[in-house]
Amino acid sequence: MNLPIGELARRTGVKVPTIRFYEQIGLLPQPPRTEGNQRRYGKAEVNRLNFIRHSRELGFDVDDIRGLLEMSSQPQASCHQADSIARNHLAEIDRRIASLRALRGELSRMVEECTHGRICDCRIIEVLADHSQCKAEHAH
Amino acid sequence: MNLPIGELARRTGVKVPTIRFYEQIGLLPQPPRTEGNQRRYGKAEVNRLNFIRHSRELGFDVDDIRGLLEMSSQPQASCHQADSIARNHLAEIDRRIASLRALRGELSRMVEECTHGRICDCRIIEVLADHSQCKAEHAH
DNA sequence: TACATACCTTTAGTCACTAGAGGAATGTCG
DNA sequence: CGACATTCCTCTAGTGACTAAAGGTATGTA
Repeated sequence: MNLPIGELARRTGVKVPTIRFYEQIGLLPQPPRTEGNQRRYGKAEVNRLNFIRHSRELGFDVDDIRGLLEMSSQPQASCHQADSIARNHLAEIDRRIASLRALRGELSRMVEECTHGRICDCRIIEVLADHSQCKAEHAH
Repeated sequence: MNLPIGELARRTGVKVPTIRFYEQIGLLPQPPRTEGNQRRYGKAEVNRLNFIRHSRELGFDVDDIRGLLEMSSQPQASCHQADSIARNHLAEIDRRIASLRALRGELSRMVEECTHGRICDCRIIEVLADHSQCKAEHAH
């Protein structure tokens, strides 16, 4: 359990330069180094990095993650902060899912029409342009 | 129908600087200008920009959109290019939906546990760290 | 001990915007 | 007609979250 950065990368699915980047912006602590100045990591870093990766996949941004990580170091102190971060993301995720599902339907219909359509006059552009009004309000 | 850029922005939900940016990278054509050098747009630009915005929301990148826009100018020539672009995105969208749905479940469970949990020992961090292994393979 | 491989730092590039400075045009009200 | 708020103009630089490349050093195996 004295992993070089490449091993940490392999075990977490996070690329080597990204790990160094995370250290640079303070998401990962500076690990101990070998004589020759190479980083060595332990089990804690594997967990922490897995947490970071998964959070990024969930759509949390770096500041959110920083917050969550801080909280985890003060176990029960500020649970409802974590809750509110998660809650916000839940709403956002619901919005994204709804949007993607609607658009998936559109897209698959377009593909259908396009492949089996006569004269290949698929309306992909028109469809995308038409349906765009009905969501004009929610920026993101 | 001789809209200044702000009106175009209002009608499409795309911000003014973003419109200028789209012109700069060639997604929007250079519109005619007034005596005093201000851009004036017509109905065609409203459509085109709506199409662009909606495509971006779908997750198409600028190159894809450029491709789609080119195709739309040569009506039936290369429909199966549009088809393949759309098809690729269909797969990607399915992946994203699946991922979001899984994570939504996790997140909402966490929120539940956290709000109603005793002693407020919510496991948000642990949950995020634990579940991260089972998706280590699919990057992005 | 030679050598491939993995590591190091630093700088610059990517994508799709977004913000700000400093100034000119437009349109409305008196 | 003139003052004035608002919108517009260009240009440069900054953002977030990486990713790539250059040029050089450690590590570990044959």
